[in-house]
Amino acid sequence: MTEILDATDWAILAEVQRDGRIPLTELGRRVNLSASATTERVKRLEAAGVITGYHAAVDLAKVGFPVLAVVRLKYPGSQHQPLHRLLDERFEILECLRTTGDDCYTLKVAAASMPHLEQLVNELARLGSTTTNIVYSQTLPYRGPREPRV
Amino acid sequence: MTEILDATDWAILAEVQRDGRIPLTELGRRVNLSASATTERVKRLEAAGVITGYHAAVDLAKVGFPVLAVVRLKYPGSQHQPLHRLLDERFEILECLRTTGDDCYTLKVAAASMPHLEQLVNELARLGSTTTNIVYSQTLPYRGPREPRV
DNA sequence: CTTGAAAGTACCCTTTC
DNA sequence: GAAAGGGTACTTTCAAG
Repeated sequence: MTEILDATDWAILAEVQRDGRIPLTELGRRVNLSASATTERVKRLEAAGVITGYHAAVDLAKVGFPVLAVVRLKYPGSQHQPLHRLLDERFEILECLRTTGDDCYTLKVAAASMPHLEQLVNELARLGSTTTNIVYSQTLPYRGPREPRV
Repeated sequence: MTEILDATDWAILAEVQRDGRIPLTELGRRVNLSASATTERVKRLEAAGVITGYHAAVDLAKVGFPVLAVVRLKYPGSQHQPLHRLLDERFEILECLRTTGDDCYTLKVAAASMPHLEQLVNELARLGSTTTNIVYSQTLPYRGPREPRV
């Protein structure tokens, strides 16, 4: 399951997580490799499923979703279909983690306004009991895994 | 604060969120625009801060962090420096949201093992009382904001 | 892993509607 | 103001060593 990564692989991962559009030539320069060797490594990481994709990050407030909330959902029984249907329909739900504990699901929800959030929470509340916390601020910039200190 | 986006802008955002490395020529084809017009739009979205960056997504388990947890931190008083120091040091903390409610912070933490997670939670517990939930699974693929139905 | 050549892509500038 | 077309530099890709 776990891939074996050397220091160069980790350096590549750090760079592409920081800038997903970095040219392979520039990436090679930064990790002290030729362009083609860099390409081969990146392709290997992609093929192995270490790199699962490249995504643009979008400012939620700037595109009309200034309200971000964490909603925890306590889900009675094991009827997961209604939730999955909701996830397919409501793209305001950005993330859904199934967790241990009383609250089976932790969701991250983006809304255009408080009434909009209220409506979303209402829909979720049909499935189970919800706990909602509005997000003041995201205190970290985008961040992914790093090489552990060995 | 909010930018005015037309349907083409939203189509561009959808594509670059799905594939952050899509060539501008191919992107133009998909949104029915010439390469240069596409470039101009993308540049505008970047300059306006709508697109905040491009990032590779990395499979946590594949790089040695098979344990993901949501830790909620109840933080007494307003001493935020100790937490920020911890965020600077511990890159296992992938995300940190400051929220309303009893638990001031909601963190997403990646760990190499349960003992590793325990150690991380111990460090957090020095700052305040913590509630930890292990993540079974991420039930959604990567997802960003979409054009609202008008 | 490196080098070197060919194809494709991005960028800048001018023209057009 | 926004989009299309053309020329140049850069990047990607694939061959061979």
